Amino acid sequence: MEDLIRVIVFEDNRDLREGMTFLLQATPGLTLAGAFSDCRDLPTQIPALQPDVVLMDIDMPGITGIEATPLLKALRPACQVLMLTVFEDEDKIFQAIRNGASGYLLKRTPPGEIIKAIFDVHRGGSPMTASVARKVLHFFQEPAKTAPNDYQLSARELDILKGLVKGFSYKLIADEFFISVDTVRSHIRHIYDKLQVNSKTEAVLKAIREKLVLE
Amino acid sequence: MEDLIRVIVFEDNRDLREGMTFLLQATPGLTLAGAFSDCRDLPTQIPALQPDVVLMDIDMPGITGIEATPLLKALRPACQVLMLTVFEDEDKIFQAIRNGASGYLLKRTPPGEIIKAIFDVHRGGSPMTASVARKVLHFFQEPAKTAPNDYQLSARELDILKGLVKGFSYKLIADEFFISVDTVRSHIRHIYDKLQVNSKTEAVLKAIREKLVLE
DNA sequence: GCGCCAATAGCATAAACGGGTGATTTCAAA
DNA sequence: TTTGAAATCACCCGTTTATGCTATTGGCGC
Repeated sequence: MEDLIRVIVFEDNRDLREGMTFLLQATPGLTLAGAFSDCRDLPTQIPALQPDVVLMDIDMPGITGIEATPLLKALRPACQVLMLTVFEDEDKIFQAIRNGASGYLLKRTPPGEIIKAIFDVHRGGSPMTASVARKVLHFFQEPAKTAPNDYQLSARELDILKGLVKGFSYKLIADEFFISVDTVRSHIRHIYDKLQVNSKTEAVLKAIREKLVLE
Repeated sequence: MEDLIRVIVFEDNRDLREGMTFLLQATPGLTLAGAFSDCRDLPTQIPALQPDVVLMDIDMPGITGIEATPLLKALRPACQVLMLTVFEDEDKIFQAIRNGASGYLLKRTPPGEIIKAIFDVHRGGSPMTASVARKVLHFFQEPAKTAPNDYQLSARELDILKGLVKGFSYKLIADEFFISVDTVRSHIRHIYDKLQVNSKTEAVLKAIREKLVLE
């Protein structure tokens, strides 16, 4: 019977790696399945060592931890990847998450919390350093930041634009608002002027990309 | 000089609220600015008490914590809202985040961590219970899930579709790939068949919404 | 009251588009 | 080897769009 969580460490700094292995070996409930300075032998190591949790550094020779993560998840989907790195720029955080990382800790995290995080991530949680989490949350909040309608579209023009974004023809839009097709044409001319485009498709693209209309 | 973090608690359960106030009062570095069972008097309380951090329950009589959060942030944008609730369904989590919450803890979090979270959130972090964080991360990873869109478009058809999404006319697309306009037309007919649409705009909309092309 | 502007509408013309039909070539799978 | 899907091109015909010009009406502000 095997209740131990099998952990692998990928970390190119030797001192850190050895510190981690020492820490893991000293923790009941965990077992160190391996510790390596790079991810070059991932395809053989993963099937052989069958880790439950991987502590992944980002900056390593050869393959970065961010690149290695999807490879690892492809080899062993149930394995949880916990990034453990000094980087806290949004790019790296989001890349890691998109590539399948389930947790993201900065290296300055105290040992006790790293251990706790290993259990957390294995239990289905996503431990994250608070400052990293803030960057993730900003992503959800920033839609508000997106520039509002400063093209000075009138209310009616917005109506028409919404019609275009629904994929309607001039005729359908005319029917929708009980106005003539010529009027629709007229509004659309003004919309094109204001948005600086000259086709329906461009107008629709601009409307969506700049969120001039709610989809 | 005032280095204390001013904290307000909104929590309708009296025992919990009193437990929290006791905990906060006993913690150096924090000062309890108020504790209330609902958010009805938010507009007067916030300016009067000037909190730095608010512990916010969700399920309260009158206004829910989720509804109260944007009001509070409007009154005092610098104030950090830390949700403290039993709910861990995605809807509530995302609503809270969109409305301006900066942290999200489940009530089963031990007191010591709640205290730590208050300092974290005040320092600009976003403490989150690991299981909550996992739900947030899933949001970023799920684009993969949104990919049952197999319309069997050929490579060339995808090229053409990308051209449409760039807002190009048939003629421009023809020039881009050094083929005739009639060929473009022909490809587009097939694209329309496969996507089940019948206009450029609809095709572009479908392509974007279902991420058939990378924008 | 006067002027401005959004909303409405019409007409005209040229370009772009959508749909029908059909054809040739190439390449890979059956 | 046959079959079939992709990619290429062509012609036709009617519809939709893009653009230019013009014009009336009803509100709003000054």
